[in-house]
Amino acid sequence: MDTAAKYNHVDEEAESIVTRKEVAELAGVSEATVSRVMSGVGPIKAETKQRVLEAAQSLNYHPNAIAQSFARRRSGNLGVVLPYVPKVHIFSTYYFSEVLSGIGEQVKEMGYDMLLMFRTPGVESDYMRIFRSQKVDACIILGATDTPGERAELRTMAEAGLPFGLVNQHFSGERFLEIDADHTEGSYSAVKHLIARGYRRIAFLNGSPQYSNSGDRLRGYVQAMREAGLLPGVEAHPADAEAIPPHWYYEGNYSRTSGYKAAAEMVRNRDRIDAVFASNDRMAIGLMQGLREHGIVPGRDIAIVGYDDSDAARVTDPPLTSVAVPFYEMGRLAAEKVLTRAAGGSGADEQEPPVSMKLDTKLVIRQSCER
Amino acid sequence: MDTAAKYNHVDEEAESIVTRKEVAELAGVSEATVSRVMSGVGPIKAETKQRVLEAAQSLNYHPNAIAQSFARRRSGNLGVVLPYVPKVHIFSTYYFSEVLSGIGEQVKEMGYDMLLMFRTPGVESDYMRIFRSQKVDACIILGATDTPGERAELRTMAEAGLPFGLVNQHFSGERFLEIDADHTEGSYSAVKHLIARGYRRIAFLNGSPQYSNSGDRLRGYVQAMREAGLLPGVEAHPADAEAIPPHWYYEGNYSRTSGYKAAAEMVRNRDRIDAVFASNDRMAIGLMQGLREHGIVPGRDIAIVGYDDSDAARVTDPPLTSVAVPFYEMGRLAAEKVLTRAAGGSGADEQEPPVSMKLDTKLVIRQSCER
DNA sequence: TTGAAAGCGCTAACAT
DNA sequence: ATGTTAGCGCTTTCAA
Repeated sequence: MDTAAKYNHVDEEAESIVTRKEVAELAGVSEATVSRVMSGVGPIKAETKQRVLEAAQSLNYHPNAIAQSFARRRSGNLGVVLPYVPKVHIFSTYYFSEVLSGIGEQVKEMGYDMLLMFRTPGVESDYMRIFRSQKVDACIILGATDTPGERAELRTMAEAGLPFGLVNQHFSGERFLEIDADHTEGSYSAVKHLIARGYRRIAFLNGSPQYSNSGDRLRGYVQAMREAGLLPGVEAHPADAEAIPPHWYYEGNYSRTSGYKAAAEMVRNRDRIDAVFASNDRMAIGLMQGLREHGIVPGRDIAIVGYDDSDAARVTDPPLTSVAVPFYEMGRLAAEKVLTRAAGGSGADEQEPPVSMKLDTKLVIRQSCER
Repeated sequence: MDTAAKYNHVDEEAESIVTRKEVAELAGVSEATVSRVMSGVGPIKAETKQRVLEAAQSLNYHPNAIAQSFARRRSGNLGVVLPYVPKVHIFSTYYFSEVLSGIGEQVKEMGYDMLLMFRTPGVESDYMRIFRSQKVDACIILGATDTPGERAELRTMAEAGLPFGLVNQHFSGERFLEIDADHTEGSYSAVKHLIARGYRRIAFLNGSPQYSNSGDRLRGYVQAMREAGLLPGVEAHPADAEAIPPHWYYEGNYSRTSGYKAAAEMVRNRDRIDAVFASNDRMAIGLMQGLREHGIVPGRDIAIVGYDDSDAARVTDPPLTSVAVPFYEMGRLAAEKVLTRAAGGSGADEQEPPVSMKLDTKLVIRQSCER
């Protein structure tokens, strides 16, 4: 207490300007020594260390992290880039919130903080600036879309050897670090399940095509349907929407509303549909609501399978059969990989090419297609 | 292109070390001028500005944000402190995700980034370090609990005049900046609604008592019940759980599982309960599941009201009557207030005391208590 | 084991 | 309108 007394003036005017210098004076050592003690670097005599620690404590000294970052040229932050859409509650979507939780877990584990950055979709050259700004040591990009502009930006970053990773999005032909799930297999198993349950006239409600996983799901659907001989023109189209009769193909944007709207279209083809595979639970839920309003009871009159296995799938009526995706683990893994990469060789030299991963999905059977 | 040619060596070895100096040389001005142009400060001749901008562009120069933060003593980050619980998917809880979305909106609006920091509940002196580290200009604390330790820490911060705010948590007797909702009123209206629907034997499933809003809800419940003459011992206990007969009072921790478990206890008092008010939707949903497994059909055999009006409330069977809380707006407001405060007078001087707010909730009626 | 000193890249007086 | 220069608080050689 009285040791700190001579620094009264400091106490008065903010408490926050306790600098290393004062600690050094109080402990009777040089600033460099304080530095060493605080960051546990280099050899220090135990007694000295003790003295410095006490001085620091009594002055309530905390190193300035910004200055540290500056000197070390390392921020201690993992950047997470999110698409910014005004008024859309992005954290409230199952996919983002799970991935973020996983990232959060890993980040904490590795002693980083997490810097969330919102990019305005469509505005170019945003990614590079994130790294240039040095506010982050590495970053994870969520909600990336495959447009020429984004692809070019990402390629530039990859060429510069910057440690970034993508979650749940694949850019074919590029060697980006990607943590994805096997959505083709996931969709395939969902549709197979419907077929095994005796459904034949299976419609597909897909999400926005600019996400690679929409294409993946399309492939899974087409493959399962073809194998069962339920789709005409076996080899005509490799796997695009053209391969599917229009009364079986619907497209939303992964929102509940878009599922709700799709219901209105589907009722027009009511007699040609006995089951629907929806590309995510939100759309499936909107669809169920819409169908019900048209007097079609999900689970009884029509089978539904969703995708994501979000919390909501458990509480719908009937509970929704859905495909579980390990989003949490994907986020965790992405953070781990990208931070490890950042900690390793900086610069573009001697980096092994990033090794992407594709995790397994799992069909979770509930009551929505068990008539 | 050829203007940049002489900096070939830079291009090769990382692209990221383009510094202001090089821009200055290329543009034939001083470094200070580059600085002025880049940060739009001070008077600049249009032609000079143009030249600098071109040079910067051709070299692909981006200011180092860390160095800027360091020199300006201002990070441009809003810190958001979250409780860290291993394996709990914190972003996936409605409350956190909505508040974060609101913060994200405002942060983007005001040109800040959002730094997420996980604190380990129970570890002291974490809050102060956040400010001391200078990584953030202000911060918002989520999931704070009213323990002596936390209270003391927060008080220290408040005394130091640090710009922080709390969301959805009230510390009585303190003058913290708090953005809260009127949970007493919310609960009161929920229980009133049950009473108006003819229910008399109304149980209360509350959440963890360390959150002020649990106490708020308790008060609302007791008030409504007393006004209707449904609770014995009118003035005995001001408003604690003791005031409620044990067969009407249950306590969970806001998780679905805890609601599920409460169901098992409730069935033992089956004949003394015809309605339940649950302190959040998750518990309400777990409760509904649990009751159903005991052959008690929610909405038909027993009325249920939830709280939060999360997305899940819309899709349960039956759809859950619930109390809507403007979490998004609360987050947005908290961010606005705290950042405004940070931008204003720094230091503890001449600050008006923070002005807290309590927003209104709104009962959303669905089918879970409309027998 | 410790101290002295040179940066890190930028901002912000102060000078011109 | 622009240049000069002294920091910002810390890390990190290099010496001692």
